[in-house]
Amino acid sequence: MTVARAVGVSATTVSNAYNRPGKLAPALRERILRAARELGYPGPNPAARSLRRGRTGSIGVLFGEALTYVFQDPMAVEFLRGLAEGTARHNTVLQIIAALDADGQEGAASLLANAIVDGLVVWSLPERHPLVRLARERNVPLVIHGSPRLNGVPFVGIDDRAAAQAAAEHLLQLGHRSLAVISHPFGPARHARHRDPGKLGRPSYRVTRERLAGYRAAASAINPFPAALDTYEVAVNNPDEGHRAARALLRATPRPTALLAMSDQLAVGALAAARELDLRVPHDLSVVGWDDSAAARTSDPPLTTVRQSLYEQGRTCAGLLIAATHGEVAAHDLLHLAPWQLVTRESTGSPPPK
Amino acid sequence: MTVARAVGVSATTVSNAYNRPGKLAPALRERILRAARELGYPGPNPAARSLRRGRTGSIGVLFGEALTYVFQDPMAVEFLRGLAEGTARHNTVLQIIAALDADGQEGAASLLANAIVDGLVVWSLPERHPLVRLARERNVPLVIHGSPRLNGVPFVGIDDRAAAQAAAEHLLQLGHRSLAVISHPFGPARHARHRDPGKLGRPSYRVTRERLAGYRAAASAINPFPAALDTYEVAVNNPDEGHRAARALLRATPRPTALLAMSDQLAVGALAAARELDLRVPHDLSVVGWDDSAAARTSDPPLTTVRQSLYEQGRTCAGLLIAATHGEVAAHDLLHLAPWQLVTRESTGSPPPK
DNA sequence: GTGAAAGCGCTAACAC
DNA sequence: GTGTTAGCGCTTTCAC
Repeated sequence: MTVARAVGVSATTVSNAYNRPGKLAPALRERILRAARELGYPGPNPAARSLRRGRTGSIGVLFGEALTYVFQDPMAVEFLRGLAEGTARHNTVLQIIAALDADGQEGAASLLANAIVDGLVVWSLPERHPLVRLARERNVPLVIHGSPRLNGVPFVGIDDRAAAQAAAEHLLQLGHRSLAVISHPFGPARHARHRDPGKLGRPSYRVTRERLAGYRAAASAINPFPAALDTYEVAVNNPDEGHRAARALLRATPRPTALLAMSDQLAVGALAAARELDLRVPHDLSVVGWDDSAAARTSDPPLTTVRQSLYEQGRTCAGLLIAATHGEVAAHDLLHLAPWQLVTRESTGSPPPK
Repeated sequence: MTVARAVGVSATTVSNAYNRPGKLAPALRERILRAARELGYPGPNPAARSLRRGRTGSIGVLFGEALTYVFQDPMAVEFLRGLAEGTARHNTVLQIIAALDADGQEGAASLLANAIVDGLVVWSLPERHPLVRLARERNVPLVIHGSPRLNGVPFVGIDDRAAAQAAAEHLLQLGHRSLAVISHPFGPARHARHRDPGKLGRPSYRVTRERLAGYRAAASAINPFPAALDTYEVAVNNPDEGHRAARALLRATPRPTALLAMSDQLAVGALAAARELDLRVPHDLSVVGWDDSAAARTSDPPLTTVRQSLYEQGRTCAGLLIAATHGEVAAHDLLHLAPWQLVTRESTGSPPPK
């Protein structure tokens, strides 16, 4: 170490100057730091330090899709905000790791294998997505948000099925008997389409699956039994897609009297479609959103929606993961179900008289 | 290396199995990889590899404020989106490094010093902010977005002064003679306040400073000279703050006939304030935004605004920085001024007759 | 196609 | 308080 030589001390002492100020005469420390500055020494090399210490002071968050999508989804951004807040609070840096493209393979494997992290947060991945295996093979602590649920791996999310059921029941209790669903993508392929209600198929995203199951559970508890839920699967979570979905669903006869959207973004698009079709909300059509984002409060009319805080869930993930990297994992951390709540506003009401 | 021993080869061969598949009999490679899997060997340790190679395959983006603010600012998110897209395209991971709190010191120093990165993108920092010094001391390539402008360090941004001047000139040409400004924070302290136009003070953020200068330049070229620009400095870049700012500014007598906001977010808030005060836009009041975000197109009325693409600027930063980490810096990369354009929509018009 | 040797830069034990 | 020694795990010559 050239700095050490310049001052005439050992490398240990230089190291101490940076890491254990107490173990050093203040004057000497000052002398070392000054010499370092003069020699252009930028301080201990982080990679070397990490190697030696076996700790990097950073965690990663893994996405199975291109970051372009991630940053365009307000809820993903909320989650990131919570994650970032949580990591910062623990003096940890956040790394963002993602598949380059939507199919979730390309490049992500090597990015993931090379990422210098103490642990990983996994953002909703399909059950047998290759990245799940790769993440586990990294042999670092994991926390999973939303999907999949893995044995022994801490999980953070909400009870999507119960929440979906509550949303649908709200509509059924208002008297609706013809509901349709604007659904998130079923899998990473992201292909917008009107799903044949007869053979819906099984979404590979657990969250989407659970929500559909919840909607269905509510419907099937009713007598007379409402028709199968007409479902439109969007490709992207934004108002435009919600608009398109609502237009498609509202073409059916009999026209659905209520729309269950899996996000406020989609619900806002549905409101726009209703306006376009001269349907008054909630008089002619009820719309339920999901998340209780800012949009739910400012839309016209304000949305009935399932409230959850992705921000809090992000913080929770960060806290859990960082604890795990310190070897602190309690059994009760394995399943963290965050609270949710059905918030009723003016976008839902009784169905129009027949 | 235990894997090497298990297969009966040298560490070199194992390394080759991972890094140079060609230099190896395929059968042997298979045998090695299988053994690795069985032994639970997670592949080459990234920290060790980075140390050895002198490359980490990751860059950092540095913020001078808490990430909670960053992720709540749509334009910062757009920038991140571009940055993420750009890094992913170059097989690089993005790290997010930030001061824990608004004063930009706490914790950020050690986070920054420890971050394992090949380079840093700096997001608008005041001229003599401590993080600027710390970033330079890291001795890795830097790219700066927005502020400050540093000798020999690549800079990405737009000509804020010219754009601001164009925005103000647009209003002046329409006949407005009483303009007021809803300004971004002057410095990292983030304290909302109505600034005394007589002694505005000098914003430490270059971008804010340049825009104010541009507004003023336009005003002072006019005869008769309009009054000093009444200015409200917001604490946070969101519609609520814009609303508050507009209310404060519109209390003045004579009431300004046009508002120059430094973001669409703020402008949208101003529109809400106008509605509240029963001022029709643009009949009674003109409003100009900045950025041409989605909000500018969907607001009522749609906003006249200064269009720029933070997404593109983010991509540019990523590309420039990654090139720099490969030692490729061309002189013409030192100053990258991105395009901007004044987009006129329905939020601006002639001032009301006296 | 494979191996031996060296060293990336650092810090934790331990001795003085 | 300070120094010596060892080794974190890897990859890269270079020789065979």
